[in-house]
Amino acid sequence: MVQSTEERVRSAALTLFAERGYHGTGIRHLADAAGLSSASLYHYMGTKEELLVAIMRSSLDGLLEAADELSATGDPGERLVALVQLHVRTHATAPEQTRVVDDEVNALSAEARAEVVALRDRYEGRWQEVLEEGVARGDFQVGSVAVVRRALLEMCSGVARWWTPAGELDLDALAAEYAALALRLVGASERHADGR
Amino acid sequence: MVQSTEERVRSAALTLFAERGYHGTGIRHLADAAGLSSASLYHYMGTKEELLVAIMRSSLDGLLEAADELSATGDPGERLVALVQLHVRTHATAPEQTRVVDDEVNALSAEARAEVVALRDRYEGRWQEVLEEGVARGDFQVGSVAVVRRALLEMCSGVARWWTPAGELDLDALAAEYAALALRLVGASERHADGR
Amino acid sequence: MVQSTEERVRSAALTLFAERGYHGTGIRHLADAAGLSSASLYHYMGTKEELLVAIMRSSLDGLLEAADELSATGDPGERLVALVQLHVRTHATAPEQTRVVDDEVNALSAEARAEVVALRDRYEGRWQEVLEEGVARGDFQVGSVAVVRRALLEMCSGVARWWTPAGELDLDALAAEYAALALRLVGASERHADGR
Amino acid sequence: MVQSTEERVRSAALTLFAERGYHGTGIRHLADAAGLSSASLYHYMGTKEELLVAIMRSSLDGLLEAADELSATGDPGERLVALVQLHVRTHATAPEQTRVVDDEVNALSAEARAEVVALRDRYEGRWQEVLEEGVARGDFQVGSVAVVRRALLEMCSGVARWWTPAGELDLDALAAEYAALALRLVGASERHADGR
DNA sequence: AATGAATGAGTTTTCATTCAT
DNA sequence: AATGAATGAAAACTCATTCAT
Repeated sequence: MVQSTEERVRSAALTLFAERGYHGTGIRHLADAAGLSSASLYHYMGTKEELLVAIMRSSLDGLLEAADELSATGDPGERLVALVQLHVRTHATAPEQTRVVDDEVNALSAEARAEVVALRDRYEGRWQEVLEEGVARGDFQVGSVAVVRRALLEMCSGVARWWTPAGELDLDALAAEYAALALRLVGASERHADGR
Repeated sequence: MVQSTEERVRSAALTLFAERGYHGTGIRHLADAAGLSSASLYHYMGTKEELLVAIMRSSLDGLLEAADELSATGDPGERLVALVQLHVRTHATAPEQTRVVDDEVNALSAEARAEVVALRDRYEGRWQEVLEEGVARGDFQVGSVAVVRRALLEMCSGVARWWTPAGELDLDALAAEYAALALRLVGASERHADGR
Repeated sequence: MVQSTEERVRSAALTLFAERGYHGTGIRHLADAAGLSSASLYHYMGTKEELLVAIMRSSLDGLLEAADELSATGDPGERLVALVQLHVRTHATAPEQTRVVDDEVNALSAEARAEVVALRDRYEGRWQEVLEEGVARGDFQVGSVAVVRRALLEMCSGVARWWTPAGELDLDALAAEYAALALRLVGASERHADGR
Repeated sequence: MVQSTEERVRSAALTLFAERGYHGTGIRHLADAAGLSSASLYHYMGTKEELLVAIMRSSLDGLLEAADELSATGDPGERLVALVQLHVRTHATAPEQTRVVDDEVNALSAEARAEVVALRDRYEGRWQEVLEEGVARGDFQVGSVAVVRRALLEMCSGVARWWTPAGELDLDALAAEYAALALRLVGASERHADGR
């Protein structure tokens, strides 16, 4: 796979931000990892913060777009399963992106944070909608939709911190397992858990 | 409440590390927040990292001690509920400590990290034991104990990121809700969910 | 004489380390003397200690190389005279280098010190060899070779602390005088003292 | 031997200044070595520099007083031997004092340096006198009295850098050896070398 | 006599960034 | 496209010293 210099910078930043955090990563780290001088780096990026924002934006954009496709069809149970599987697969296969998004929001300045948080809120809104519809139709039984939404998302995001392809579960098994857990959490029968 | 200078330093560090991250918090930030000059700060602490370790250690020690008391009595369902409530209450009422423990482990040097991770692993071991026993007795039905343990812990830790006493649920309701969710996750009946 | 920035840094360090000692010379001193900001200094050097080591290494390397050439030919008396003249001329004309080498070894960290001391020991080994051979051949009469070696070296190194071209003796006279003193010290006749 | 606190401070300073240099020794080092807090230290000393000056002064005073006694009697050869033996014995048995005097003069401020250098010059003046008298009487044959004086002093001071009681020569042998070397240096017969 | 507390100024080194080439 | 050179500001931490108790 050929990679442009800009992509090399982006992916170096991704890895380093995920490993050491935004504040723990220096411009010279980035330059070294990208095989450039620190001055050259600035040909391919704006400020360090803009680089972070770009990473977060593209990660959230991708998730949001995929979520929009999924949310179009099916009953709430099917759509919840699809959302969970999307989320879990994404966090399992792109753990660096998702960890950066999840962990470095506080490193952003106010304006940048507002933008990123807005994206994240839109994405979480999809989950909220599915849950509300499931509850409204009597498919789900939950105490508080907002609480369950948060519990679900935290639970699923966690896979970015531990899953590896070399482990006990392969990607499909992981996704199926989490879909089943999600259905239990919302008090639905498990008939949807064989998704994807 | 009278507070010694040392306590002021500790609590300033706690707040700042939680808000801005370890690497995002400078010695001057700490000094300002503690009402000291940066030189005076060093009367009350060793290095910045030692301060972080001290915070993490005391947080994990407290959790571990409490978990050890709980793990002594009851059937797996009761003990799981107790663990969940302990964890959720702790994360709800001391979100700064728990967020620092959860988020800043990577900021530690190798030796310090080893110590903190060992404590964390002992604590998570308590969860693992309860889950294994519940599965062995047929009280719980789960696909993978390790996966469910992680899912549970991530889910419960998440409350440190959003719960406030001013919100929809008070502390007792929050704890009860999460206990119920946990029992669902492990495939147990909900008869234990009225704990504490 | 055109001088690169790196050379300016090196020579500023040389002068300051010789005048005020390594620990007595701050990075700001160096920067001021080199006409740079303290941040810019780090374009041209590694750490302050590496700068010191580089100075010491190049000084000792030069001396050692010259000593190796001299040690090849002649009887012990001639070779001793040559060594003394080399040493005295070097210490007279490059007093800063030699004083830094002589005075700042203790400022080095363990590893750096080991390297520098090894070089110095090799150089002093050349003196030891000449003295031993002179004693073996009956050309020199000394109580203890090791003591005389030290006495000789200290005596000769001293010129770096007082000789100036404006003084009583010019360089040739200085070298001749010390050669004569050295021959007296080792109990040789003075027939070699007209060297160089 | 009972030691007052002030003496403990003085001797801790002596050891540390000799080992690490004046600029390389911090007040807290001193306090630790003296078994006091850094604040308490200031009960027993003025500034750090005054402590250094006191050490230098007492060392030089002692040497000067002893030299004055010796210079009173005997012919130049005898007096030179006596001076050499005094100097060598002092440098061998009190290497810390003498090294501090020899190495840390540059660490002093202008006024303090003037005082210490004046003492040192008076002491070296005794050597100069003996040498001049020896030359005048035809007992010594030297090219330049000033050069020989410096060579002699450097040579003899060197013992503070290497002699240990556990080594090849005991103190008397060392003194005798250096007396012999000195007589050779000044071109005298060796009949005086059996002194003390 | 002794020391905790305190600090302004200092230490060495790194930061993110700019700019002329 | 690429980078050496450059820097003001900041990093974590230590300095020698004072002072109230």
